[in-house]
Amino acid sequence: MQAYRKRTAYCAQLDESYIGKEVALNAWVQKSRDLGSILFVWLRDKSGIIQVVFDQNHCNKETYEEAQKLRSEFVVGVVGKVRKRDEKAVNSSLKTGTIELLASELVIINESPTPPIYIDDNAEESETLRLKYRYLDIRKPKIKDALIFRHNVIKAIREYIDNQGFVEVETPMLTKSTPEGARDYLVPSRVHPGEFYALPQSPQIYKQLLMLGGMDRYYQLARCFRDEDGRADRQPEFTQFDMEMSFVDQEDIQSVVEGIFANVFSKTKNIKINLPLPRMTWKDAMYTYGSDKPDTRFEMKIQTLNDVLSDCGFSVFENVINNNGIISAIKVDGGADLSRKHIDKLEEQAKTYHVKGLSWIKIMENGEIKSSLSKVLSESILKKIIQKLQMSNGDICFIIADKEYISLTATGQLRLQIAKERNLIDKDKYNLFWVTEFPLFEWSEEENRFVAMHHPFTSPMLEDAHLMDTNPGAVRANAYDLVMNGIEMGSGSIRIHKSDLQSKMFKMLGLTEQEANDKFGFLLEAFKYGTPPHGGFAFGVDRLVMVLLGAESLRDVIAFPKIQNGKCLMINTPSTVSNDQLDILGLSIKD
RNA sequence: GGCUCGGUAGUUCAGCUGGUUAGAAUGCCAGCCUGUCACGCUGGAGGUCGAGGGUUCGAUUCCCUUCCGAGUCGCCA
Repeated sequence: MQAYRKRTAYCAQLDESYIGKEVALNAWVQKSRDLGSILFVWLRDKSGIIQVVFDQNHCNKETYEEAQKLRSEFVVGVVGKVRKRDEKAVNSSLKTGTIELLASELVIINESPTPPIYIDDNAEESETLRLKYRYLDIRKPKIKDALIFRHNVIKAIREYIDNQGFVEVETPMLTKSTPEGARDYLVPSRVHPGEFYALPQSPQIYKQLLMLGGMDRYYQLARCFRDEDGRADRQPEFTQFDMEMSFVDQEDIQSVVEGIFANVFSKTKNIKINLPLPRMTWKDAMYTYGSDKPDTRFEMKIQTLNDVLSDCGFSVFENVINNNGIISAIKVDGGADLSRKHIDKLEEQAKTYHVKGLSWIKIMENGEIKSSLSKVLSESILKKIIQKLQMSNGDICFIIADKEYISLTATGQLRLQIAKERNLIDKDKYNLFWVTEFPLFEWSEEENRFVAMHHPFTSPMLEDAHLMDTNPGAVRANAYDLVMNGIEMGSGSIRIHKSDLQSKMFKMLGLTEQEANDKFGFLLEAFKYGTPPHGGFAFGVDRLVMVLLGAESLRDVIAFPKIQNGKCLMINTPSTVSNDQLDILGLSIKD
């Protein structure tokens, strides 16, 4: 291969100030247009695109013939002079559209077969194909720009936190499997056959031990792993910004986190965030929005109808009320135009959230009332509902009656679905706020016991501590989530720092003393040696980048993402290993 | 694990109640073309209709099984 001249400029770095200057480009062929005796080639690199002209009058015959061989995605070295385009030949869709490069030298550094995907943001290949050829997908400006944006987000995070006296400490990737929480990825030990490490779900325990170690303020951009099924916003491995502080209360931690987010918004979006961020209690979030991560970019708030329907005569509703359930409702302005078929579809969706049915009341434009409940509720009751919800002509309301959080959650999901369908969400808004006062425990029907809503190291709120034995479900935790646009960005808590309280916590979660000692003995012992009060926070970097870019999926902001079932289509993993490898580990595969 | 949707040229898709040689656009290849920029014109190649089985004279189409992917519920301290 002929030697190519090393780059002296990036393609889209060229502008009119380069006119008359000779430059060398190293880039990919985006597209070539052969007009017979003149040849236009678009070259693309990380910076963007420039048009290169091969003209027989300005380069030798060999160079021209070489240029005729160019195809999409060939890698080339081109030398030429920048010149201004004719007025008539300006391409306003290109950043470099007023200039072009008149080529004098060309070296084809590497060829390429016709690529399976087009390097074009507007191409619509299946995601399967894009992920199989991710290295080509990354050549698309949109993906490449997302990775650069991500880098800038991380830079803004570090810039802020490094100025607050925090020290970044790396914690182990090979760690210990623990009960509770997500399934672990396990790593077999060669030296200890039959024993396993686990990849960390989070550096939780290590960061608490760093506080015991007196590090006072720690942070880490931590890779975390959870062996669960994927979603658009859930990858099996992800990056978390993780921090912990000693001798602090909730507000101290929240103010550091707020500072980080303000800096990220300012540096990457040029948006000023007003601090402190708003607070909403968990209970308000559930009762107003039917979610612990409410999307507050639109209203359509939930209202309860228990008062109006307490003696309504309809046994289904009365039973729900008598069993401490909730009848929740939302009003959709102008929604009376929803078809029966459409409402049936919404009901089907609501049922996936375990409610038994979806009722509705419409007021037609002429004032006529139509309702799925007209056979079971009197007109005066219907009117009471209409009055409570402040419905006008042309509106519809939906009503769901069920157990407290089932009813609220399903209504909250319905609220989101309708907002999406009716385009009620302002995509330019960033609503960032804290959800506080989470319950410490959550009752698990499946396991017939309380489980930790956050994690088992979360401290109860002082004023609720006395309820730990008598009414655990009512104990609120010293925990807080940061929510943006209906997505949980991160969560944190003040931790338990007393050995006896931590033991009690394990016991309440159903761990025997033996199990607690096996799994967390080191921690319980550690807590005896002068543990400082401490707390912290962690947020998903991938999710933050996704929301800031308005991306639909984490796959758009991670360089090499995995698919729903944890596979990587590009390198084709997970994959089998040889029997020799298994033997060394003392493992065998069951048929 | 459940539910819903999808799999047809390199790519994105069409293909009705089953019926000649499975189409379109784009891409690709060849030729022509000195200002293109979605270049144009002429011609051409390109398909195990995801896989297996069944029904049928005949299946891309109907049925069953299975594989692959997406969304979602479960799960995700």
